[in-house]
Amino acid sequence: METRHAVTARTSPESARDIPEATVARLPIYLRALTTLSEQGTSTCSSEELAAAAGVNSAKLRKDLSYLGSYGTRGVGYDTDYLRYQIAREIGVTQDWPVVIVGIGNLGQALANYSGFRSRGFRVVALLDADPARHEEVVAGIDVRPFDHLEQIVRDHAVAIGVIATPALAAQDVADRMVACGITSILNFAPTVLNVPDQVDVRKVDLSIELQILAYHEQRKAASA
Amino acid sequence: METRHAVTARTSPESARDIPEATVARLPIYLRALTTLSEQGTSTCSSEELAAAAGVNSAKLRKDLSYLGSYGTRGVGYDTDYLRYQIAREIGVTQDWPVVIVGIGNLGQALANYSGFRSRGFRVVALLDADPARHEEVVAGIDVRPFDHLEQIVRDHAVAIGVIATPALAAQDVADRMVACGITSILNFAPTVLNVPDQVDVRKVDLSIELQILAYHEQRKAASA
DNA sequence: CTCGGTTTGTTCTCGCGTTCACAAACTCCT
DNA sequence: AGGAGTTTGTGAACGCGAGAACAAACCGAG
Repeated sequence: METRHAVTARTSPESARDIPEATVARLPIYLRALTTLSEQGTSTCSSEELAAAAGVNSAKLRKDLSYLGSYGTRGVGYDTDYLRYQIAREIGVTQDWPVVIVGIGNLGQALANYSGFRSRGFRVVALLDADPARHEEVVAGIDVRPFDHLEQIVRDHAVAIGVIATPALAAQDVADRMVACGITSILNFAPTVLNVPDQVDVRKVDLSIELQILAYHEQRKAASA
Repeated sequence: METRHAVTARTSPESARDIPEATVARLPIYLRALTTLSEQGTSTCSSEELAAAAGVNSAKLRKDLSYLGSYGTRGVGYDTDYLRYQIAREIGVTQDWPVVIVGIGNLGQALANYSGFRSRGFRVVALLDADPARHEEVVAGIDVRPFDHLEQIVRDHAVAIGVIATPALAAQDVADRMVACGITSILNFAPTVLNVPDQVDVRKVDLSIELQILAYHEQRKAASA
């Protein structure tokens, strides 16, 4: 949880209970667990059940949900679909978020094809790449377009979220251009530290860092054996 | 250095201090920043410089490094290459870790092709997929093999780390088989909660969860504007 | 050798997040 | 209606991590 959202004092009009960052990070997990339960025909679930499905402690789950309001019934539990809707609304995925993906290498293609986006409130409105050789291609039913089109696309579709799947060297440039176009949230897959203004949120997904963390623990296991 | 303890000289010769999880998660970032600095010809760097390159607070950086030992020189800073080696050794990436990737869809292919693995101490020794139609393919110079070969491959290459890039429905089965074969660290890209024994480490990378977290903050921004 | 300037390593404090434990609230059965 | 059995929501305790601040240690000049 290295995101530093807490610093930017985002004054909210009213009733803006500010939900702890750690809780926000878990809400999508609960959302997914609820969807699974619902598909299995479970119309009501207890905090124990839901916590088990989400892989967390039930006390933590209840405290997390308490930040949203009182959507449960004591002695009974939670209505699966009702709670699911409330969480989705709180996260903001009841509406559709247009997303731009920049960098159509292997990872960018994987992202473009990932069906989990569309089904969860995100719509890929454009794929951009700097390499002219790729502008002929169609990936996941979407034309790959020149990076220069970014500004127009952001304006036309009111894009607020950008995904960077370029090599590390290009990432900072892409981020700068995104910020200049008015994008305020960036999901960065490039293995580099991005420098952006405070009001822009950046989340980083780094494959090799995750593996290195596993390697550390693996080494400890081997050493103690 | 500090309290003259007569008792605690019992710990194992090197790296027995347990490093906080939050610090472990940042060590790979420092490692990458040091590599970048080194490539730029910087032979010595202060905690300020390194912290800036890694995108963290300098006090936090110094505290993190202090868990590893005293590898800096007061009044001077850190020797870039020396510190880099020490961190790499602590993480365990001075040795090579064999890795198996299961599920050769778009994401699996992207992972197989990701050069950042090999350059950081990881070697993909096998690509596995349950679909027989894929067993003809060669991805990133590696034959795609049947999932049944898992046990033999794990034994032959002493694999400890497995990567799951399958659909959500298959993930738990794959994890079970991995655990049964002796794999003790799993990197899971499937959008599902894995159930594994305590001694097995699991790290989860979930693309749509990251986007949902961004969406939440984006919604807050829009509401307060 | 000494002194001023610099940077590390560490101590201390504070705030956040996790977990426990329990009162409040609901259902169902008699 | 009342009591037994559940389950939620939350107050309180606790541990961990972040950041500020500072003493210790090092370099170089004179």
